[in-house]
Amino acid sequence: MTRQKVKMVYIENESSRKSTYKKRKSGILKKAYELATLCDVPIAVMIDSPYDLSPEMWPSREAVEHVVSEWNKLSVMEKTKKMVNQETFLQQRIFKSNESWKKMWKENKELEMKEVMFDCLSGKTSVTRTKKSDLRDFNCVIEQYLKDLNRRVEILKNHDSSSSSAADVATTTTHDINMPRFETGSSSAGFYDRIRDQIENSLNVKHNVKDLDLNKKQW
Amino acid sequence: MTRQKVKMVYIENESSRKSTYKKRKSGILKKAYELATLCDVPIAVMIDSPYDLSPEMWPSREAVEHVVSEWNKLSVMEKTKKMVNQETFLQQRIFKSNESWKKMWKENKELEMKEVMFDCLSGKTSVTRTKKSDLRDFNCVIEQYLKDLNRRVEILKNHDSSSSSAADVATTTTHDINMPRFETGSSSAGFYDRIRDQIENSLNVKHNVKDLDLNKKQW
DNA sequence: CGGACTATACTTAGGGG
DNA sequence: ACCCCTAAGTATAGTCC
Repeated sequence: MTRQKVKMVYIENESSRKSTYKKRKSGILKKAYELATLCDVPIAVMIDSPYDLSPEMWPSREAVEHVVSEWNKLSVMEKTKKMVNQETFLQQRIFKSNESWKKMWKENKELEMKEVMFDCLSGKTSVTRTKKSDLRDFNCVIEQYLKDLNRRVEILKNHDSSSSSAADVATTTTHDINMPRFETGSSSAGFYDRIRDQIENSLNVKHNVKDLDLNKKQW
Repeated sequence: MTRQKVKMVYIENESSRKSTYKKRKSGILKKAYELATLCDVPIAVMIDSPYDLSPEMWPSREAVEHVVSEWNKLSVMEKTKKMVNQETFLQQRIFKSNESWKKMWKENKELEMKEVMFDCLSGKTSVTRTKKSDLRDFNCVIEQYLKDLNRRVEILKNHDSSSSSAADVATTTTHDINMPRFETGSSSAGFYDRIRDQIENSLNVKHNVKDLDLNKKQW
């Protein structure tokens, strides 16, 4: 009857192992949430469990990847600093390579986002059917865009230009993320087509990683 | 006197926040260790704390990155499967881009490894001064290389070639990871030079990411 | 198998040195 | 600041349904 202290060894019994896994997983995630809340610290937990269908990521895929990429950047910087002359070129190569895949990742992210947005616009999917974690990013981008848009409206207002309709602003914004203005429900005639064109254009962005332009080095 | 139930809100008081952080961080890491031990589940925890000098990674940088990359792979696969015709090209673009940075990452890993090995050989650093986590990778590569080498020795033995010394085998192996055979202590005359050449050659490997060869698509 | 329960083990807030 | 202590609060092993 008395619960005994569990030994820290692999639990052979399958069912009790799974039960323990479930209980403790939720325990850890709760603790992680608490630490994050109490101390406002970015924390990420990944559990690549064979018991769940997909690996558990907390608080979200994006957060986890963000932390990893930040860490990576730091690591590379540290290494770069420690370098001595003879090793510089090799480290730089690694650094540049890292930089380029980081850029590539960012571009992917944008493409994914645009796809979701396009789906929402075309009615293929609905915002309510979008994953919560994606929505967060989505929202973030929208807000960034709107801020940009408002800034531009301000500028045009000051110039007192007569041809500065909201739609024109949207298509001429310097910000590279293009999407509809959700708050204007009336002036959306032909808007769908414009968005489509914008997305099409954005897809022509070059995706090749730049030639790293490194020559063979003398040792 | 009586300890009260803490509210789940940010702790304003700096010192108690830090104290709580330290206690709870160690608590989480312990829990993570226990879950990993009891259930043999790959789990990774990252805490990008402003209180510690560097972000906390558990159990190790490699493990964390491995879990992330595995997850990424899975995610892409799932998405690819779910795709409908109209979206295929975009998804494929993401997929290919993902693939190429994965490849790039692998290449970086190899370059880093070679650098460590070269430093060890040249006496600039010692194996004992290498991080434990790096050593694990290091060892893995060495074993792979030796296995490859032995395979090749077998082949040459069967052909009864008279000029097949161990060194020749080493320089002609088809495996792209080149390093000395650590178990032969005697025949290492001029070996350092050979390794140097090999490393130099290996550095000429093309590192540009292939053109993804995607054309603008009709919607 | 998956919840719900509960006694016990563990964690940790708060306080003192 | 740090470590240590202890009681209060929490997690969870074992059990039942």
